[in-house]
Amino acid sequence: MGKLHEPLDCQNCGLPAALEVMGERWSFMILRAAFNGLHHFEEFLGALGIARNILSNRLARLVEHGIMKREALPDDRRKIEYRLTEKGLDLLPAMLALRQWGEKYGEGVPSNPVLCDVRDGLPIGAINIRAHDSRVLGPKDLEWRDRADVGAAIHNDDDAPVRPALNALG
Amino acid sequence: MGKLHEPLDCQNCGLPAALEVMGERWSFMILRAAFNGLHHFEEFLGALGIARNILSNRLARLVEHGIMKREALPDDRRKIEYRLTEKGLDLLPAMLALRQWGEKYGEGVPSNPVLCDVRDGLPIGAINIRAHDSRVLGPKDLEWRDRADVGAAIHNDDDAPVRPALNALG
DNA sequence: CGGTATCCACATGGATACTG
DNA sequence: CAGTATCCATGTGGATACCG
Repeated sequence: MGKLHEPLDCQNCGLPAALEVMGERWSFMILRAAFNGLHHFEEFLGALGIARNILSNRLARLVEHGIMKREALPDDRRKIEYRLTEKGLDLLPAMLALRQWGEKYGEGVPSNPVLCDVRDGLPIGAINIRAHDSRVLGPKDLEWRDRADVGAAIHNDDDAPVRPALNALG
Repeated sequence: MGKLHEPLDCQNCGLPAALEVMGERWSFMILRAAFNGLHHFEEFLGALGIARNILSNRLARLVEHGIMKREALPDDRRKIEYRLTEKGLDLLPAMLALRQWGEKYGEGVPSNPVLCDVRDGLPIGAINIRAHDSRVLGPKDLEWRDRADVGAAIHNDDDAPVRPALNALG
């Protein structure tokens, strides 16, 4: 299995770490298919229209990173099932956020199927940024703060040294 | 500008549409840098350690897709500013969800800076999947349903987000 | 069924030099 | 400062053939 690229700098952000694994379009597509209930090599092959070698490579990669697990079925050893691990399932919010964005700006692509709440059968809401108390936050409600200052703020909330070093959201 | 690949099938899902634009690691990294307040070519160049031609290509791509806009500064025509459009800002939830996932599983990468609520200076909460009434939903609370079966239900959200809501998304 | 093994075209991406 | 223009090594990805 070939190396994809030089590792990104993962020093001070989790995004590069995530992209080390998912930073490639087929990985996302395979994940999406898995979320929709596909489990077998040939199912992915047919559904995605991906080349065999690439699919093989990406599945191995996902398994290697603990996002999917490989299991031989008891009745037929040749039949292999790929299933999402908990680590893989944890990617669902990110996938949905991307999907919703794509749907919003992709000129009316009506995504199907739709993810729903089993309790009432209604579609899930938009993936939003929220405060610790669940208030929905928009760009104007947000600022970047140094981790050190945030720690101080947690210990002493009423007069925290607000020093927004970087602010792109204004 | 070279073509990246054959277009994905965007028929019934917004994810491929999103990946058509963002499905490549450098695009995400550039966006992240933009969210952190970088605006100029050389800033991106230095911060990301990307090759000039690739950066040029990706910036053009992002501008082309309306995610960033290019503006010459009035005082010096040679100075160019890249700024996120609203379409670009709307990618923030997806970026943060990916970042949080990376941080959770990336072996203790303490992301910095931290995105905070301006109102109390505290870090934002985890990006979650929620029902239309804001209840947090886990994997067991979710099911895929055909769009046709869901279509009938138009509900009155008591906790409707302030921002333009994406509704009925899977 | 679930892969490997090849071959080939082309895109990515780094480095460097050059330009307005 | 913000690119463009090359060159070049490697990775991506499709197609096909083959294997246990």
